[in-house]
Amino acid sequence: MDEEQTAAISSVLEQHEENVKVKAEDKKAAENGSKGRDEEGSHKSGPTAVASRANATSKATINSHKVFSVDPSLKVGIGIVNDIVGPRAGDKSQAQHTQQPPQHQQATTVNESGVGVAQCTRCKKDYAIYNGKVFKLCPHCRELQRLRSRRWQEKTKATSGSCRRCGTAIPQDQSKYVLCPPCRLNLRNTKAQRLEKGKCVHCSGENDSQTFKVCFRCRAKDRERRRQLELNNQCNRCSSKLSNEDMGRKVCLNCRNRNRNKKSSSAEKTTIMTSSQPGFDITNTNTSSLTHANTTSGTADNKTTSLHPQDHDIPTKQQVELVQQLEANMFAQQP
DNA sequence: TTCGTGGGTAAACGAGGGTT
DNA sequence: AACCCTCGTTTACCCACGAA
Repeated sequence: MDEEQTAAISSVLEQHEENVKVKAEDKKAAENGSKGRDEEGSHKSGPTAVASRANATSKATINSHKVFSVDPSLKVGIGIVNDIVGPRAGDKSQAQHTQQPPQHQQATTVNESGVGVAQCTRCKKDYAIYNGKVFKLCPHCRELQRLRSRRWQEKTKATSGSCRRCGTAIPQDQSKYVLCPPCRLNLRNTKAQRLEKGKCVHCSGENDSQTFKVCFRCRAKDRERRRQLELNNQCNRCSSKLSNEDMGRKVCLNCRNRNRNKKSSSAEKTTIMTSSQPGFDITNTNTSSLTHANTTSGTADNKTTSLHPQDHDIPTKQQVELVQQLEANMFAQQP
């Protein structure tokens, strides 16, 4: 840290301390006013408490929601998914989002040049901000958190057949994915929601384009990625090394052939698709009615958030049947 | 063949609540 | 107080597809 930064930090530190004082006073006032959610949840019977102890004794008492089977080694007791039958038990996320104090209420002071001080929400210590990016945790706590996340994710990864996000068992017929169908669906929905909000479906930032769903920056990045592949003599599709016969081309023989095969079989595919029954193959099925945990579109109009054109044609009653069918077919894995 | 797009994945962030 | 476990969410990147 150079002297300039030190000076800048010390100047904002004073301001920051004032902010902390004000915040503390506000908090006091709020506590006096109403004893809010802390008291509400103090008996630890809320959904959060249920989830955190899911692997303990109370696992049977999770309402009447569908419970996924979860690999015991992961000790993830609950895999209830909002998209199918309601909110995930212990789904804190929605609460988090509604209860989280807005960013500006955090005891944070940052000047125009992006230098400042903030208070770590975990260890409560003040930490320096250098580049304007404000985190809730100090670097130390973030590092610890990162390591924990890594451990957790590696553990999930090591457990074959379990979803890498939620730990629930992945149905046999979905074994080519590392995420369970609801989690994948959830991600699709996230993107659909971004689209709805006029945001870039890739980075969720502001979409500066009226024409495209992806912002200029993301498109430029993708262009650059392909350009780099070309410069490295790699196929700009599969990124494999271009052979001598492929020299001068951007796409390898394999990918070119695949393209040809696709075209020749496309007609056949269309017939299969139209004759297939909905509900049995989740990859080709309307699953937009099944939004994953904490997916706000679960309550919103799913038709508007769906990215799949065929999703629009399935009526509500059929959606309900679909859900039941999926539940029965895909997730009934309890021994 | 190009390039926008949909969708999958890894890594990181953040929070609640438990344990040491 | 410090650290850990767990899990939902966000961000960034990559790959494959398909329209033009």
